[in-house]
Amino acid sequence: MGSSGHDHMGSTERSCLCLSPPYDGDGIRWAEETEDIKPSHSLLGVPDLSWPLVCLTGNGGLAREDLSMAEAAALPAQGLGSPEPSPPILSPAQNPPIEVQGKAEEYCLEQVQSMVVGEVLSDVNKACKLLNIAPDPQEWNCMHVYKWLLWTEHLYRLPQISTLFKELSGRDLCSMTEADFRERSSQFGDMLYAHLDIWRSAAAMKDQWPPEDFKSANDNSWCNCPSQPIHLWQFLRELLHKPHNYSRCIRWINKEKGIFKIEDSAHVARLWGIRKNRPAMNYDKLSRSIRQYYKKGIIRKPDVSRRLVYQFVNPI
DNA sequence: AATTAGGATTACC
DNA sequence: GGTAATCCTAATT
Repeated sequence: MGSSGHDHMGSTERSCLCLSPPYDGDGIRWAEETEDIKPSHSLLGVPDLSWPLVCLTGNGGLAREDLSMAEAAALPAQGLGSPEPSPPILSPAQNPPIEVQGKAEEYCLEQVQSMVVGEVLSDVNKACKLLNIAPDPQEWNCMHVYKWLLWTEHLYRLPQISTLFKELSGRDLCSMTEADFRERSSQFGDMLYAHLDIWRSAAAMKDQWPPEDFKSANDNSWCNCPSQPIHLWQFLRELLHKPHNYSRCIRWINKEKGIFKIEDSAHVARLWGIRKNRPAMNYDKLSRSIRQYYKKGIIRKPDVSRRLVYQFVNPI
């Protein structure tokens, strides 16, 4: 029948939702760093630790936005108080076609969050080694707290704030409210509190980071660009490795055997379309691609075939 | 209705 | 030439 005009949606020129390479070079800077923050001292005779996130904007004005940004990014995986963290997830609901843009942004946001969290954790880690203190503030004694305060002073180029928090253990520090902090330093208490918050979040997340898919070979999750074009099976693995974000649309049935179920086919297809910059992607087409894997021995239907359930032939 | 299966064609690296 | 994207028909759930 009339299959004349293949929709061709100008596909040669695909826009790239790319954040460009992660960090080295010039990645993302939320806080526009002024010239150069060269430690004048001392406590840490170490050349340059870069704290790209938690930097101040110049002129002594504290970039509170930056803090809350880092904080927000550090929190979702394991908020402080929240026992059941509800992920900032895409609603598994319907799929209005024009929504793709927004989904792309959300998807991007998730990538950015991962990156930010990774960066924050890495920075906290460096500082721990540098100061020889535990990552978890709860474990600090007074000397540790003091070191941390000096470090934070240095970091944010604060005036002698450490004197205002003398003789406190880590436990004391953690039991203090933001108001308590402000009481000690009306000017910087809130940001110190926020910074401590980041550390606590980082400590809480430490054991579950990095997720397996973070540094693995197939990971080009920082960038939607088809640098090395990602394969569908890799993409599915990627989603499966982030249950926190995607278990509502795809999840393991039996991880050991590599059996997984697509819970929301439209949603997964949309994500795939976003990744590949194919706005017209749908489950019909995605599943066709999965079926191509049958012959190649990458994915198959499990022994007892069920709707929307597939199995990696080589589970890892 | 949605999913499954697989052939055919086209597009893109 | 390999991997998807697209399109399609037919069967199954």
